[in-house]
Order: sequence, then structure tokens, then C-alpha cells
Amino acid sequence: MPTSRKSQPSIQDVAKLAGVSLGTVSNVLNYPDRVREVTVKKVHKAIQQLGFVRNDAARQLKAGKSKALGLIVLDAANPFFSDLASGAEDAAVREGYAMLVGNSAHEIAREANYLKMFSEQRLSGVVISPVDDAAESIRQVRALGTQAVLVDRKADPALCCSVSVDDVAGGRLAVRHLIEVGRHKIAFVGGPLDIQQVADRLAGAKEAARQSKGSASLKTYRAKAQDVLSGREVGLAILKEPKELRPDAVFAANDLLAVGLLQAFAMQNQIRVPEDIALIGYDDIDFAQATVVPLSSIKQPASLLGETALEMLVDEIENPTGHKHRQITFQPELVIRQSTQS
Amino acid sequence: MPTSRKSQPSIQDVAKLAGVSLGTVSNVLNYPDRVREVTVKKVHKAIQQLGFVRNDAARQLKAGKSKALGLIVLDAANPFFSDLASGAEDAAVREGYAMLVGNSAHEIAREANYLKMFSEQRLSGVVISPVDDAAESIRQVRALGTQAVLVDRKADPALCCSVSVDDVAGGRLAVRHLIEVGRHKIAFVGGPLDIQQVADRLAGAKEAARQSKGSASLKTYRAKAQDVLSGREVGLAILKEPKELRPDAVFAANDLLAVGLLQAFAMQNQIRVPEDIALIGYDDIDFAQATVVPLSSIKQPASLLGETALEMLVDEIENPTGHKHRQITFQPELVIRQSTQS
DNA sequence: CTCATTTTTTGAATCGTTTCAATAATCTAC
DNA sequence: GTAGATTATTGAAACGATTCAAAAAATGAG
Repeated sequence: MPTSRKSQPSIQDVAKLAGVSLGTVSNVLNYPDRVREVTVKKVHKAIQQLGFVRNDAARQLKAGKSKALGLIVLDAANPFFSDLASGAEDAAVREGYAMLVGNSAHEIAREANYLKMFSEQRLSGVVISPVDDAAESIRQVRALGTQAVLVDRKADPALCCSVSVDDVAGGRLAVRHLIEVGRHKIAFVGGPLDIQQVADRLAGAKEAARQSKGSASLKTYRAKAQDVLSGREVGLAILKEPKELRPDAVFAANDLLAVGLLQAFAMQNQIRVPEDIALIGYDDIDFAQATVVPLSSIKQPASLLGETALEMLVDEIENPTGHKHRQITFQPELVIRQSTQS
Repeated sequence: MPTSRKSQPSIQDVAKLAGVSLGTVSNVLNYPDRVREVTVKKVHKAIQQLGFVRNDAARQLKAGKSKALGLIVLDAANPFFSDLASGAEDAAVREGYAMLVGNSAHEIAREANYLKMFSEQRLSGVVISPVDDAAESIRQVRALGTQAVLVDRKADPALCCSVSVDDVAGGRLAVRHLIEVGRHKIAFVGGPLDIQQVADRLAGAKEAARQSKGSASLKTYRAKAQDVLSGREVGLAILKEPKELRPDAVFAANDLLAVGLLQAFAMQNQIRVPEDIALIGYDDIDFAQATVVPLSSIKQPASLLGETALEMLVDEIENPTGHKHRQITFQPELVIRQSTQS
């Protein structure tokens, strides 16, 4: 049986073989109880024989809309976002939707590209953790009747729903904890400050430092990106500083950075964690508790974020009248492990 | 400007507004140099004004095939597969294809569901790390003219291309290394043995043990799944054994399991790694070097696997005559870190 | 067996593109 | 100024499913 080169069978072919009209085949596929049982059987047999598979493009063209949802995440390699995605995916399947995932990798062009793709495919809705503030993109997508929900980022209530975590509170929690365990020279290590999440965490950190009434200082180290490698780079830079100038505590804007810092500190064996430098991360990814020194972290309910966002999206799609945009904000949670215990 | 409820503008509407025929609009979209520049401008203006977005369903219906590829991975939460996926995605973008990713989570039903979805969407091709041997599914997808390539699993050369890593060699490398550093009572910790990768790694491990001429024994611990949690469970089970019966080395079928084992050992502080038990994992994920005790591992070129698979797929699609199925096998590599150094 | 009612089945029209042969417009050379 | 060549534009047909009003078949009541 050579791979058949001829074009694939259509509903017409099935109808002919089964000896019924094409309308009937369509009914068998979509409303089986409108069709007599003998007929259903005949049609199924023909479908089997021809290896017929529904052409989704034709179906969607007629329907005008696809029963699929999109998700665009900032960084697919970050476990925080895989968790978020899997929460969203489970919810989508539960609600009877398929789900397409795109990875913008913090690049506006890639994000735009996915949005365009999703628009062209006439998806019913999109959950997006936006690179920038995305207001314009959202408005455009909306104009096409594609609903949108922001995740991991607060939205303008006039614009759309959003599900986020209070990053300012998270930053405050982290630094307040470092101060409580007796540290004074605190460093913040974070990626580009035009990432809203990073800026917010820094703002919270600054606030906590301010509230210490001068007992704690906060210095900022810029990381190139939000990954392990960048963390390691900053770690090596800190190692190069004279001992007395080094911070005695570091708050990393996410766990990947914290892991990188830890690697650098451990690699050279010159800085002990937490004795010389206490270290706290953000996200509480699964690996945080398995690191050289188990990592304290600020926990975000990643999977719940995805799930909630998806459910708001489905509500907006299925109940367009009477839907009101809501901004849900979860509170982060401090998880203390060895890296901040003296 | 309220979210317009009326149906979206079509190429017809654009044509009318621009005062040209619909064929011309189509040409502007697809073959701009066939159209006079003034006309192009008129049309673009109309597109802008109406906020026209191409309907992909209609386009695909006409084309009969979509310029998108699919990827189905076994476990999206495993960094090995995120790396593989990102390698594949980069290659896809480079070749001018879009890419849809599905996560089968080791469940045959989910895999089948994605395959069906992909078939209905008439994707040009699919890269799949199959749950089972997938021969039947592949044949079916093929019958529809969708090309397929297996990844992380060797395929029957008569069936399709595949890109994999020699897991037997990997298992051998791991156990041989454990023996070389002086261990004798070796344990293999792995998920269900009907996962081919696990079975192969075990086979390699057994072979290495056999070659030691009785100096090393191999005991197998079954893990429920291939994740951190299951690893921790097995770790706790090992902790419960009387000291003298415990293995002095463990080979975990992947790094997630190894991380879990490490957590269990460290948590109770009763087993020192590597002094009491040497530990080696598999995959060499990014986190392996950041664990409590940096983890020795067997490195697989994850991103390269994805990239290569995708390129074979594209070759098969764009050059169907003259394409010959190939089975590429990469060799794994031993990475020694502290967890196996006495 | 007939008429009324209900259940099945039919097939033309539709969705929004792309394609392509036919036509129109423009350019070139003399 | 015009025939001939070239370039630009046109619009009907096609892709394959779904829909729905109308026709046909089955069922029921008398």
C-alpha cells in the first residue's frame, strides 16, 4: 500500500460510497441522533473504508470561529511558565477547547507574530503574558472579536480581565525577610527594568528597605536576562568585589537567577550561603528546594494563575453580554529554606 | 468605539472600498509585484481602514495544506523536552513554518487526540516523541499526506525518519562510571519499564554490570513516574532499608528522579552523597549542576535532537521524491560532577 | 387503506480565500 | 498614430464543510 498521493476524501466521497446525501454525512458527524441508526452505520463504514478525516479549515470557514484558545508566554524555558501553561491547558481541555501555546521569549516581534497568527486563525480567545503593556495589541485582537485575558500582569480594567500576583508585595516580603534575619547590605539582582514584574519586585524591595529606617541599604545589579546564565554572570561579578563591599544578602528577581548566583558562589567556594550572603529567589519553582543550598523563595500560584485566566476567558467568550472585566490579584507567599537561615 | 459585533471584513469589502476587484486584493496580499504600485497603496489603505485580517481557514481550505508543523512531546514539564521543543521551534521558524506544540503527558489518549487535531488541520508534518511505538498512528497520519518524524525514539526504517540518542550506551556509560569509582551495589531507579527509553537505559546498565564479571550487582527500583516527586518517594523507600542492605550507588533514569532522590537523602540527612551513595542522573538538564550536590549525568543533545528532527521533516515535505528515511542516532556523553566523586 | 404527524433525508447556498484564463490598460518601436 | 508586446486587472470557479427549508419516508390513528 503506497502512500496514496491522490487528494484526500471529502464528505462528498463518503456520501457517494455510503449511498446517501452529503447533508446526511454531515449530520452523522454533528448530530448523530437526527439520523436513523442503520444510516449512521452505513456512513461510519464508508468513513472507515476511505479513511476520511474532517477538514478543519472548511469547518472553521463556515463556523467563522475556531473552538481553540491561544496562550502566549514570556519564557517557555522557565518552569514558572510551564506550570502556568499546564494549569491553563488542563482548564481548556476541561472546558472543551483546544489550546495553542506560543513562546514570545520576551521579544515583541515574536509576540506580535503569534497574535497575528492567532487572529488569522480566528481563535475564540487568547491568554497572554505580555512583553510590553500590550494595550494596543489587545485592542486590535479585540476588534476582531477575539477575547483576551492578561496573565501575570495587571490590566486596565476598561480594557480586559487580568490575573496577576502582587509583585510589589512579593518584593516587600523578600526584603523584609532578609532584614528580619539580620542583613543590612542587601542587593537586588534583576533583568531589564522595563520588564514590569522586575520593576514591581524592585519597587517592593525598595519600600521594605525604606521602612527599615536606614538600617538596610539596597543596591541594584542588572542581569542581562532572566535565566541561570545571567545569574551566574552577576554572581561572578559579585565575587570580584572586595569582600568588605559585597552585599550580605541577595534578592534575585526569579529563581533561575538565584540558581545562577548560587552556582557562581559555590563554584569558587569563596562565598558561603547563607553565612556570607543570604539568598532568596522568586517563583518557588520545583527545583528551588533541590539546589546546593535549598533556596528560600517567594511562591506564586503558577498553575492556578493559568487556570483562573483561562476560566475568565471562557466566561467572557460564552457569556459576552453580562461579562464584566475583573482584575484578580493573588498574594505571594514567603517560603523559607536554608539559603536565608543563619 | 465599541467592540464591533458585526462580522469581520473580507477581501470583498476591501476590494469594494479600494475600488478594485477581489483578485487584485488577493494579488496585493500574495504577489505584490504583480500589482502596480498605486494600486498596492490604495489597497493597503483600505485594509488599514477596515482593519482587515486574512482568514486563515479560507486560505487553507483553498491551499489544502497548512504551512505549520506539529510537535508532540511526552512531558512538557521536563526541561529535556522544553529544550528539545525550543530547538525544534527555532528551526521551524528558520524554515518559515509555524509550530504547534502538544503535550501527551505519557497518555496515549492525549497523544491520539493531538494527532487527530493535527490531521484535521492538515498540518504538513509532525514531529513526535511517541508514548508507545506509534507505528499505527504514524501510518494513519501518513495516509493523509502528513509527514512524520520520530524523535527520542528509533523508528522502523521502512516507516519514517527518526532522531534518537543511544540510550543503551547511555545506561552503560552511567553504570560503568559508577563501577569505575569503586561502587558495587548499584541500584537502577526508573519509571514504568514500558517506556522504551527507560527499558533501554536499564538494558545498558545491566550490560555494564554483567561486564564487571560479578564485581557489581544491579537492583531495580520502580518509580511511579518520571518526575521529582516519584524520585523522592523511591528515595524515602531506600532510606527505610537497613543500612547494610542499601545500595552504594544509584543510577536514575532521568535527572528529575535524581533530584527527587537527592531531596530525600538530604532531607533526612542520613545518607551522604556521594560518600554513602553515589548518584548519577540522565539528561543533564540545566538544574543538574545547581543541586545540593551537583549531579553527574548523562548528557543528551536535547536542542539538537529537536532541530535535527525538524530539518528532516522539512526535507521530507519539500522534497518528497528522492527522500529516503534515515535513522540518526546521537551518542550520549558522561558528565562527571560531585555526586559521583568520592 | 388514508390522512395527519413525525422523523429522516436531501441538496443548493454559503463561508472567504486563491487561481487562472480572459480582458483591459499601458508601453515600445517605427 | 498604430500594431504588437508587455503588464495589470478582472471575476467566475473551486476548496470542503455546515445549514436549513423543502421533500420524502416512516409511523400512527381511525
